[in-house]
Order: sequence, then C-alpha cells, then structure tokens
Amino acid sequence: MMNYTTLLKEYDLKVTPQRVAIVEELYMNGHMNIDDLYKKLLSKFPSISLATIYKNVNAMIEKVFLNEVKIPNAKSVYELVKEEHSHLVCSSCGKIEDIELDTSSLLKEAISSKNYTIKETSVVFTGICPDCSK
Amino acid sequence: MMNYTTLLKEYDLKVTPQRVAIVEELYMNGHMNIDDLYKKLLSKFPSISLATIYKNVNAMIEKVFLNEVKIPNAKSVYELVKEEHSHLVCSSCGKIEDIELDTSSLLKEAISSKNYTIKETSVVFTGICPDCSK
DNA sequence: CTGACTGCAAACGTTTTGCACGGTA
DNA sequence: TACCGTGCAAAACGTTTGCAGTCAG
Repeated sequence: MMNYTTLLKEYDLKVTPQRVAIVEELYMNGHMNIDDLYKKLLSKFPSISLATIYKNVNAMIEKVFLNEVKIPNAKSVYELVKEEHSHLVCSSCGKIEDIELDTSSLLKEAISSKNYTIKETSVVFTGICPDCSK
Repeated sequence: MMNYTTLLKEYDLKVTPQRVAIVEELYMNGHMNIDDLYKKLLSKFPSISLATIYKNVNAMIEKVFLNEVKIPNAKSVYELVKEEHSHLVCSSCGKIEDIELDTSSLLKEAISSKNYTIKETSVVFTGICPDCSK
C-alpha cells in the first residue's frame, strides 16, 4: 500500500487531488503517456485540463520525481523515478515492461572505447510480447 | 568517396539536388536534427523550405534509408541506416558519437528474463565528452 | 492569509497538408 | 509527357503561457 500524499511531500510538491491521481495512475500502470494520463484523470476530474497534466508532469520531472522515457517509434512515457532499469516495448500492442539488466559490462566497454564521463545509460528493446506472438 | 546519387536510386528515391544534399550532409556529419539540416541546406538552396526537409526525411525513413534516433533531453537526430550501433551523447556540447558495442549478452539476458521476440536494441549513453571535461 | 495550483483561452513552436509550378526519368 | 518533388502558405498538432478564480498549507 502506497501513500501518495507522503510521497509528494517528500519531493516538495504541494498535495492536490489532481497530483495524487497522477501519481496513483503512474504507480498502478508503471508507464503512461500524456494522453493516457489525461483520459484516465478525466473520469475522476471531468473538468481537468490538459494544461494541468503538462504543468504537473513538468513540475514532477523538475523535482526528479518523474522520468521521461523516449521510445523509438512511439510517444514518450513517464514513470516514477526508481532504481535504474531498462525497458521492453511491444511494437504490436504498445505495452511497456521494466526489466532489470546488468549493464555494467556494457558501460565499461563504452568507457574504455571513448573516454566520456558517462552519467546515464538508456536501454530500450523493441519486440513482440508473448501475448501478441500467440 | 561516396556516390549519393546511386545510393538514393538503390532505395527507390528519385534523385533531386535537395535529396543529394541531405544525404551528403548526413554522410559527412553522422547525425543531424531537422534544424541543423535546414540551416545547412539553406546556404546551398536559399529558397529551400522546411517542408521539403520534412517530406524528404520522412520519405527516406519510409524507405528504411534513414533512421530516427531519440535522445533523452534533446531533439531527435537522423542518420543513414547502417550496421547496428549505439550512441554516446555529450550533454554539455550536444555532440553525438557512434559506438560499436557488443550487446549480445544483454540481449540474451533480456530474452531469458521476459520471453519477447526482440527485434531492436537501442542503447544511448549520456555523459560529458573529453573536450568538455577539460 | 499568502502563495501555489487549476482550468480556460490564447499563444507558440513544430510538423503536416494542399496546391501551383517546375524538374526528373 | 507523366509523375513526382519543391516551395509557399495555411492548417493541424502538441505543448506552453497568462490570467482570474480557488485551494492547500
């Protein structure tokens, strides 16, 4: 059981019903794009505005509470920030799954090849999920 | 030495000076976003339109001749399709480098964890390049 | 009570479309 | 010559901004 109110406060975000709902949806669904969020919240707040969604998502990103995930050939999705992980996208149904992978050897390989100071690693696999390949 | 005309024909794209210039720029620079391309081509074709850039980039993507690379916190860039590779992005100067990495073990790990049929692997590192870290 | 958030409408930047003209094959 | 590409202008989209009213702290 998750306390969304406390979570918001920890990130210095004022608690409003709209924000609680956004966090709740993301917590339940893992990843959603702006439109998914808007449609979902519309049923709870019939007069909510897209601007509110954008403002809140941006505020949450600013506080490093939310994270934007860019996906090849699809809209960006947003997720609650947590431990680093990779993503698996089904190009047929659009489903997105988290996957924990050990990317350390890849990182080492990259560092030894070019000498960048690497701060972030983004790995996204695209394919067909078990359900869709039936 | 690269023959851009032949290259375009191989991908069933009618050869026009504008298209040749787009391919030439991408061949020279590796990756460019729409605006980079537009500015570069403006000097060669003072009356070229952004619409032409968009139409051509989209046509080339359609023919799987160009590839869009989505980058965290930055505009998408386009590159000529070639062997699979990863990308290294400098968050300070925006430079993007190709890097050849062995992603096969990562892929195996992903397949054994979830049983997707994986078609594409996208790896993007973000960091600071040697020049910027001086 | 004060400042921040909401919802609306307008503004903005980016991408797409329709059309007349010109160029490629 | 027939069709496709170009450039222009307008339209369509997605996102941001300004503002008046409301709510959280």
